[in-house]
Amino acid sequence: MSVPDPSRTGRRRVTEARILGSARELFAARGFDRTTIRAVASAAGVDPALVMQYFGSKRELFTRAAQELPAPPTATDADALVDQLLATLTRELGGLPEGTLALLRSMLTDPAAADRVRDTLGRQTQAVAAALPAGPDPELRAALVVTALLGVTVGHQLLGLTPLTDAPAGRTAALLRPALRALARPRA
Amino acid sequence: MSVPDPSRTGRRRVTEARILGSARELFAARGFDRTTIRAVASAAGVDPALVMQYFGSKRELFTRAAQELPAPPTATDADALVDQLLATLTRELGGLPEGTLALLRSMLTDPAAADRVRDTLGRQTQAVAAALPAGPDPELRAALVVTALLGVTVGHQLLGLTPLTDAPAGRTAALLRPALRALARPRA
DNA sequence: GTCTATAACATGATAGAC
DNA sequence: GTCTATCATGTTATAGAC
Repeated sequence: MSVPDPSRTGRRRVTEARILGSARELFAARGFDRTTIRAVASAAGVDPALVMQYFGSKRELFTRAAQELPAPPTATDADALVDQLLATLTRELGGLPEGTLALLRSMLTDPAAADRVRDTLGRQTQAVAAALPAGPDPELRAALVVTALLGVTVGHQLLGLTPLTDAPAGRTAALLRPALRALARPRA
Repeated sequence: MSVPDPSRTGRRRVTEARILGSARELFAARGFDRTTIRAVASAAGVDPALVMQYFGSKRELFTRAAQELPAPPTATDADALVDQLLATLTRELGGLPEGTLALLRSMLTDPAAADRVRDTLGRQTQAVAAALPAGPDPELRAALVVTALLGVTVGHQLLGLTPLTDAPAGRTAALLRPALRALARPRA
């Protein structure tokens, strides 16, 4: 009794992971508000009360289901930075983790999600600004780089704009390269 | 009795406009799901039943409160196009109509809002593509222009990223100009 | 440990009094 | 025409049976 049963713990972990997976899917598809505990439980094939038992609250479930955006770039010169950003974008356009989609999906309507996204974008902006060659308004230029890429990602992954979804990710990245370079190294 | 009283019709129109204004504010701030008929009525200083009386349903109220994004550009050459897009952006960063904010705020979580935004962005993309100088993938390049600007607008107006909100709109537009030019006229 | 039953509440919408 | 009262529904969360 006092010794925990490994197989039971294992089962619990498996069930918890399955619930988390269903939660990620639904949060990614419908956002925080329109996703119900009932729907998550049903998708995971468990009782709604079990979801509460494991995660305590819908908010807690969302917090654990949501995943941050990719880590900020680490490059130190402009060209490497642009390459790194485009490599990240290419990966993102190939498919973002559902936990990340969940966070992005809710960022405009859920303040908690907005805070997390703001945080991550702020960090990304700082990292980009640090790698930018000398020039005016490094932080603003970095923020423009980050938000422009965010717009492309949102248009592709969340709005499903056909010109973007139809194009191969590599082509998109190639077309963006000179634009990002222009932001990274303004001639003034 | 059979003759409508002008002053009453006028009062009704005034009240309706006040309700619509409150609805725009709340939809813009919280999105469709988190805005309640009760909250709209309270903000407008009327009874919730009156809102239903005038607009029939919450969905109908939202439909009438939401306003499309600015009209697509009409320029026919690349430089004029970029100037026009940046002028529009500058105006947007100065402050978007609340009905438009309402639409954008809900575009990731409300399918009806998503449809309207997709529609408008699609039209914008077509218009930009038509004005683009000859080159490969005009539609894709146009979509990248449109989504990049959308990202900047969202980052500024809805997420409130400080590097963007702190910068004068003209500075932002100036930094974006070479980037948009690079998208408009790829060297390949 | 798991699930049934239900509490406690908020919402959109409606019916009917005044 | 306006508002009170209420309905029907759906939500998170909890208590307790098995």
